[in-house]
Amino acid sequence: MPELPEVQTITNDLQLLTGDTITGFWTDWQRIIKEKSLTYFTQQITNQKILGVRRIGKFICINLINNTTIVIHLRMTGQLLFIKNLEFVDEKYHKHIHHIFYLQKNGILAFSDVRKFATISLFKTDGLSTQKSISNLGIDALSEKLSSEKLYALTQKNGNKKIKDLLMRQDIISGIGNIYASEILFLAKIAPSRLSKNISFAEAKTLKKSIVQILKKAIRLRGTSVSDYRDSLGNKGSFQNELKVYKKHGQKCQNCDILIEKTVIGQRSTFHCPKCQN
DNA sequence: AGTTGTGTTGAAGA
DNA sequence: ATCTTCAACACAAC
Repeated sequence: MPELPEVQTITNDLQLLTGDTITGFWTDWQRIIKEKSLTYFTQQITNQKILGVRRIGKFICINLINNTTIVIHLRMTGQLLFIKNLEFVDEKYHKHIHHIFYLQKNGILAFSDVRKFATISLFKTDGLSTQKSISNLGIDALSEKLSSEKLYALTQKNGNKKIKDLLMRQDIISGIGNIYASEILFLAKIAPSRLSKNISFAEAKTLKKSIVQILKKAIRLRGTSVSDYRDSLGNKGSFQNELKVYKKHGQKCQNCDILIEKTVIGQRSTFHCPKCQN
């Protein structure tokens, strides 16, 4: 599932869009376009040069020359795939391509989305930071400004939330989702059900280190392909080989041989070692 | 064949 | 306000 490392990997891949021009847009499911009509969206982006691509939280932002920015959220199953020539793609392998960006230099950027949860918005670039979906985001999980002190302050401010819930709340810290939340807490040796207010400063310091260590390693390994996630060339990441607890319930903890447990926190599956994590 | 689990987010309900 | 539950959607696995 695209969380910060996956979205960062895709954003890096999409850097070759810089300087290219969008020549058209096709969709068979126009509900993906939020706020604006398909006609307006297509009109606004067609024949516009791409100035750059960047990540904000789990959003991919494609900045166009006419002061508009395409803001994409892949949700769970969205994929952005460079395809040289659609004619040569076997349809049965791409039956979930519902949207296509046509490009002057780079061929086709196909948007596949099995569950159709992904979203595309179009905002004025100079007003981007005031858009609710962007302005509501908390500090980026990899921001230099997310110090141990800041993280500790966040745990105290949101004291009644379980620490795993806090990590996944995009309006508190942006970028972390269900997979990395479990992995980060395992590395930090903190139980996911702990209330945030009971996290000590020393633990916040460890937690901050674990966030950076896990997310940076996952970026280095180009993400976690546990189901649908692929990069923009259709390749899997390899962090799934590094997972210590996610979906490892019933298996022995790599540190202590106790079995990994699966619980539910905030309606989401959660994995932890009951001995190593306190 | 019907049910469940899957993860992200916003909206609805309490 | 704050918390919980659900809906969006498709599909694999049971």
